[in-house]
Amino acid sequence: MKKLFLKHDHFLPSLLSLAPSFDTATRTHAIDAYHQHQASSSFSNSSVKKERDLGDDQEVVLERVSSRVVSDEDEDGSPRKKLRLTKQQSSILEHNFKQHTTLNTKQKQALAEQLNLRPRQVEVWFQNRRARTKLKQTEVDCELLNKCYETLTEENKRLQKELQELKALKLTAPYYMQLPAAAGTLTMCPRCERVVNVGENPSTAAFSLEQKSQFFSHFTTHPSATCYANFL
DNA sequence: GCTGGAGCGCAAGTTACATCA
DNA sequence: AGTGATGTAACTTGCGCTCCA
Repeated sequence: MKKLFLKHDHFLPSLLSLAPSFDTATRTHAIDAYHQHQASSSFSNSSVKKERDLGDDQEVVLERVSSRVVSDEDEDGSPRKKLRLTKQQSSILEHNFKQHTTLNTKQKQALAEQLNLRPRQVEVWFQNRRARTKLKQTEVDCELLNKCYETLTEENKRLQKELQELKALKLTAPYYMQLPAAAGTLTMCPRCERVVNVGENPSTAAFSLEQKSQFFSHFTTHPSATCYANFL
């Protein structure tokens, strides 16, 4: 049992330049495995399994560090530079992605032919595109949550301050003389359970004597800043 | 009907290269 | 020219699903 470990990014050139210590059959097995890869549209786990099952008496293990190379090679055997999709290819892919974010085999094949790419490349592009979309959405969500957090923190601060004021107010009657400034605050009376957006209408900032009187009678029984708003 | 292996597609994470400031 | 940051093509790994013997 022979084990052949190949730790190269570009494993066909490695195979072709295998040390003479490996016999022809071994090299042939390894090269066959390479061609199996090339024929495969997907570099999935299954293809790895195939690599590891090449013969009865000889086991050629292609230990890939990276297999990106499989067809990323020029005819002269030198590593091909990383593919950059053209603007036209990208826009067509984008257009298709807008229509459906996943592709079935036929769609993938057709798109690959249209773009003069391998189906695997189209597949990878869609996978990466979905990942980018998800990442962007996560960033947007994160930003939104941060804003919510900031708003709630501010609201909390304001309410805490309001609470302090009310506590102080409670000690210094009469209430109607020191109405809390709670503009723009959503508050609820714990007794009558009415929610009011305090200060929604700036025109109500000024109290009439009658309003103050009403407020006073209510507030003495319901000592809450919320109830102050009920009289606006 | 249940089971295990093969095959496939996907998400998540990583690597490596191209490009740009 | 050299370099770090960024974008992205291509990859690996793990999981779930379906099909079939």
